Amino acid sequence: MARTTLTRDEVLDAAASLVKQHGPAALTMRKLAAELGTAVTSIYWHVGNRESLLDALVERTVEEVGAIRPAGRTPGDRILSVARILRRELRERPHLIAMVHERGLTDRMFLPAQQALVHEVHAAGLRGTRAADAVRAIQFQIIGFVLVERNRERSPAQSPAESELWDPADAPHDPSLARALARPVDPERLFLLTLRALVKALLAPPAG
Amino acid sequence: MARTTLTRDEVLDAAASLVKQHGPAALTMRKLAAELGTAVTSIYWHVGNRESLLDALVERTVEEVGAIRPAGRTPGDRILSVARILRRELRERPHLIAMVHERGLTDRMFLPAQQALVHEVHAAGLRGTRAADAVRAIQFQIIGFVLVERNRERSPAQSPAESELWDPADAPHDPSLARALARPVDPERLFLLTLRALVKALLAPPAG
DNA sequence: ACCTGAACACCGTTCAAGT
DNA sequence: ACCTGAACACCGTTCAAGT
Repeated sequence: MARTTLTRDEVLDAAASLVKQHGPAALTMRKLAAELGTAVTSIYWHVGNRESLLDALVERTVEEVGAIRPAGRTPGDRILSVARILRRELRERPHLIAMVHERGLTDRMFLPAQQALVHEVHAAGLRGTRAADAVRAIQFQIIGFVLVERNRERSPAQSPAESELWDPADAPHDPSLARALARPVDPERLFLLTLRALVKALLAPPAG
Repeated sequence: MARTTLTRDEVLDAAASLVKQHGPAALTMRKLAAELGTAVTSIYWHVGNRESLLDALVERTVEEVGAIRPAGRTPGDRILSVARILRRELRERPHLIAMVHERGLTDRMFLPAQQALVHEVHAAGLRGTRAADAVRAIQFQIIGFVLVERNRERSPAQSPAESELWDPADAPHDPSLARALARPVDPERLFLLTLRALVKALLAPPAG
């Protein structure tokens, strides 16, 4: 299995694999060269330098996350389906998403989703500024939630854990609340619950 | 102004200053030593190594962000005031907050705020699981929003900018929506708008 | 108890030299 | 057009040696 010529795509694939497994910090030019069986300096010929290598990985990710197909009968349902799809896509590429985020390309990555949201919010009857606000509120909510969630997963044992922080004795006459807060968060449930509440309030007719 | 003895606090102060100005990547042991006018290795005697130095900075931040005094007449208003205070605290220390976040200590940093939210949600009449869900939904919302917002600020010129992405011709029969999406986000406004919508829906009596 | 310089193993990157 | 090793300037960290 002797190597013939190194290609840019081979470099990108190997780099993506390293990043997906161990994060961007684990991607050193020397390790990558070892992985590819070439001299470190060969990589430079194909990708310029480490920074543009990472940029290329980010570019790939932006394109991959792009495609969105909403499902559901009502605009509300379709908005929720967009949210679920995005959450899944983001969760599959935590390190790469963080890198997209660091480079400020999150908006561009979310453009197709934003267009889908515009469509649904419009279908729900919202117009003009109110529609724009709703789209952005939902967009911020989805991205923000996934960022928080990802952090919680990545973090080692929280010290002290929420369960230790919430002693039933602390709660104001509400032991069931204390117990609920001592239980670990169910992110899927909280995600949908929050989004349903938000969508409901945003799509509701304006209150006096 | 000859230095007498180096103290741990001096090291931490100088390190915090470097991090606040230029981010954690700019904090190298050699630069820090130069800043303090000592040998690199002296720092190791006081703080162990770079990682525990960063840990100490994070610990400081967790304590500083702790204190919370809600204001307002209704539970809803007080929840909003907690949100605003937190947002301000977080925005003042972007780099340090990111480091707290990376170390998975966000929950602990937010414990006082969480307790305040529990109090207000309880005052609003919510009990048990529903109260716990509301607290967590609001907490995730605040943290998530600030994370997204911080990213947008930090990011260089978005390419392409949202304003270029939204050509009025694209919008489905709603030029005012397209115009609204082409305008830059007003984060303060969007933050309050989203939070009001969420709080309203969460505190409302359960719908059938 | 506190500080020091020398030394080590790692980085990313450049460059002249090869084919 | 593609690959290479040597060399440079940076890292964090250890350690024996100083006071």
